[in-house]
Amino acid sequence: MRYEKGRKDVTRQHIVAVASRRFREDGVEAVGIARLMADAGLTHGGFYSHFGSKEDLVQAAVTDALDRTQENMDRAAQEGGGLEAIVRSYLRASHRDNPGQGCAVACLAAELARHPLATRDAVTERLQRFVGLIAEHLPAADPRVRRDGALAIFGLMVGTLQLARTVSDPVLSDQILASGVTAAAAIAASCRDAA
Amino acid sequence: MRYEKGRKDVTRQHIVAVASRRFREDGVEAVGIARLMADAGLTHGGFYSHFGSKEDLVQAAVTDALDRTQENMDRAAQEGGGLEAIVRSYLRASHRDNPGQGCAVACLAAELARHPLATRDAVTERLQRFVGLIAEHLPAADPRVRRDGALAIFGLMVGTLQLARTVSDPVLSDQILASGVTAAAAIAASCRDAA
DNA sequence: TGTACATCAGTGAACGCGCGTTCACTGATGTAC
DNA sequence: TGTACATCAGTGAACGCGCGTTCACTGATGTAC
Repeated sequence: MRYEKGRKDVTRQHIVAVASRRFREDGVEAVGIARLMADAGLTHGGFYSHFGSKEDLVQAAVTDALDRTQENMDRAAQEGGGLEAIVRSYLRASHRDNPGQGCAVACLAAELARHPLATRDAVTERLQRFVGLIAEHLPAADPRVRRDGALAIFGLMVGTLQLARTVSDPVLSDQILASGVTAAAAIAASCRDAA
Repeated sequence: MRYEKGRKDVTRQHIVAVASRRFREDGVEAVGIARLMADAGLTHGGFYSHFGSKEDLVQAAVTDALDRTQENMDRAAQEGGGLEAIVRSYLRASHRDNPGQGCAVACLAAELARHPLATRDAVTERLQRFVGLIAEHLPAADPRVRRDGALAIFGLMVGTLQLARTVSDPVLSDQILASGVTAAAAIAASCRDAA
């Protein structure tokens, strides 16, 4: 069956979207091509007319996920509330409970650290943007102070979200999220003092 | 060949030690039983006379790794330097570059979040001990303030170590580690102020 | 306008391989006589 | 002290299965005549 022009791009985007969710939910390694294509309503044979390898898809899916996460951060920041809004929207129970729609760094950082350089380069580039966005909302004149604060705050966000997901006690999990919000504010305040 | 008494326990401990390293280096999912047993100098057939399943080994190996990490933290704290020594020894380049000997939470948190409750319970218990140890070194009278600060500091440690491992730029990686040390001190200071 | 054909996105069988797990077996050594 | 046997940690072949990847094929539709 010959399809209308542009159809292939639509299919490709659909595969990326499905992969992006499944990778975040179950980890890259746990998601197989055949099952993934079935989830996308396709058969696995066509996969290699869209992507050169599974790693190509990983890169596309992770990049896509990170770009969407950045949009969410931007939105949170622009709707007012500045840094606190960014941190609160990241360290929300709904983000913890829905990894498939959330930040790919929190879901996949440790796994991606073992992936090829090209994939890690793409992640690094997006991470730099996250950090730049956070740095904009820090109260320090010196851009290096802001940048250091932003690196730490993003590390704090990623780490506390992961701990909140790992821990088996739901009360403790909520406490972890809350502690991250408070601590991010403390780091931000220390940037002001360093100025 | 009948072996001397206690030999089986020695073998079991050896398998746990090898698994503990390999899981942290490559992730639980990426490590197969056959290859693992070969690494331990054995054949895969004997595995199930030591463990009921791969998950049993995961639990034993992760627990073992976390207990050793706690010993390292205790040592760092007791050799003087308090909180800063704990954080500095965690956010060291050598820790970043040798995940196989390092903190299993930083290597495996996201993956363990998808494991059965029994495994997550064991991780949660150890995490509570880490947090307790950090809390001891925070300058606040209120134990709840110390605990919240310790949760955030541990989240910060885990998150920044992971980011430092994921990022493809070594200069940025070093900056991330350094930012974590500074930020941990800021969180600690904010605990004092909250008192 | 109607027909023949080229296109190519998607299909599904097949490849070698490693996975977790099972199980009948081996054979060195401790124990019983 | 010397011999026969029971023990059991470790062996290695085999199980069904899903992995990533390849490839000859299908068949609906856009295009050429």
